Amino acid sequence: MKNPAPPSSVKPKAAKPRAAKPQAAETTGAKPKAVKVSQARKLLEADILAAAKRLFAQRGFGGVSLDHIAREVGASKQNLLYYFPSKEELYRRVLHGVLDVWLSYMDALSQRPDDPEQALREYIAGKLRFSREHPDDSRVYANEVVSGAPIFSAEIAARVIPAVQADVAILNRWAERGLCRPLDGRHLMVLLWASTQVYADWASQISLVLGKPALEEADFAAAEALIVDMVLRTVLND
Amino acid sequence: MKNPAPPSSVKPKAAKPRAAKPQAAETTGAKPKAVKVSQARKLLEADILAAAKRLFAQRGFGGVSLDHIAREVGASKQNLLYYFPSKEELYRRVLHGVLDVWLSYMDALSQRPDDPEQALREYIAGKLRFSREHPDDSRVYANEVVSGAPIFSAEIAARVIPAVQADVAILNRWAERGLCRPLDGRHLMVLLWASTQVYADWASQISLVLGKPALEEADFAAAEALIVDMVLRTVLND
DNA sequence: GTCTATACCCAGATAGAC
DNA sequence: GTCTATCTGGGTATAGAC
Repeated sequence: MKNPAPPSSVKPKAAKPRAAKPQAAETTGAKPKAVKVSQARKLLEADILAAAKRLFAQRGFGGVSLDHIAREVGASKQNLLYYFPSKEELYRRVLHGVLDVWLSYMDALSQRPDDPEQALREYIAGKLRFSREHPDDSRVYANEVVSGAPIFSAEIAARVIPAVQADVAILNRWAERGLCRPLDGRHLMVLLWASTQVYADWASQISLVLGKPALEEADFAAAEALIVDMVLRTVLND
Repeated sequence: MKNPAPPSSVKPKAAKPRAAKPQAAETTGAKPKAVKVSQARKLLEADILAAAKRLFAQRGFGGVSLDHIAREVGASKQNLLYYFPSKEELYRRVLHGVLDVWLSYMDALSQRPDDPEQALREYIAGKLRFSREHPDDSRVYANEVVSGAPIFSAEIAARVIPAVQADVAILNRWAERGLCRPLDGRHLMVLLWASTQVYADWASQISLVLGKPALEEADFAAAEALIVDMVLRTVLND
């Protein structure tokens, strides 16, 4: 009952003809055919990755079938397996992209190594922007981590942990220089993640609490005000 | 590759004979047979629910098979379907139990309606205890919420939301009475959940950050100190 | 009440026609 | 590069023996 599983009688096959291929795009270049093909391939690949991300975010790795993803982009699962050698490989590709986005929102501290207040303000604002603009990325990542990162622990250890440790080092240096109170930077980082990503990962429950169908910009603004207030009160010197 | 999936050659079938049935327990009572049977049934049911909780926590609804659960308790999946009419019904039962536990750790605010500081201290301590003592419950709940609560939204709306709203009302009353600063209680509740449950749901990543194989009591103590400090600084009057 | 056998379907993946 | 057909295994669920 969880999977609505299409009736399998009528097939809404050609419903979504996906992005119209740039067939008559250019016929004057040196290698027009190869270029066109490779462009089309990249378009479909991107479509597949986007659909897969959305579905993995919602149901996790085990809850999604290749057929499900394929139908979303108007292709067959066999076609999908032509572009990606296996389901797990597709999942890895999705996760890799998610991590790229995730990390790109996490560099605020290192950007302002001499201004704790501004750095923390921007870090929190950035992470909340990530939750608002890329909720599916956040959820894919959350799903993987809650499961104990069975597939991606190596890449997390290689890419995320160093980034976090760099941020922790910055916090510790601030404390040493007297720019902020001494505190355990590792737990502060955990708190920053948790309090910002929850607005993506738990959006369904937060909207229930707020009594509205979906989170709005004002809700993110209120969250930002509260989190910034708390963190600055705690981190900065009196 | 995600599911280690047993070799399916050798069958470790009778490996776990599960809890020894109290067969020679008592033969003098009025209805000894019925009592024995019903006890055995409850034991196995509890075993199944416990194993299901552990696996659902790790892999989500779609990532677990009945066979997987059955093998964990040394039974056949057919036998399992004798106790529970379907996989979804089993999942519902697990979620129902999880919610019981979850809510039982959330009543600190209403217990001390006149003492914000102590109430918040106990609320945070209680939620962190929940994360430490029942990480699988927390993860099952997290999995369901991240997925948008496709199966359990009704029960969440009926049981969780009222509890949260009661807590928000308490916060608002404190503000009205001048016992604490005025702030948006709904976002404060979100922050309290997020910052405490992350120590269960994201345990795998936090241990990587802390550089140890698993979280220890001292880590929870450090988290509690930080969260309490932040919340009290923000909520209480100067 | 529990196990064996099995129905039935859908999963991921491959082969080969076009 | 996409399609049809198909393989194999595992999934949930049921029927019937014991």
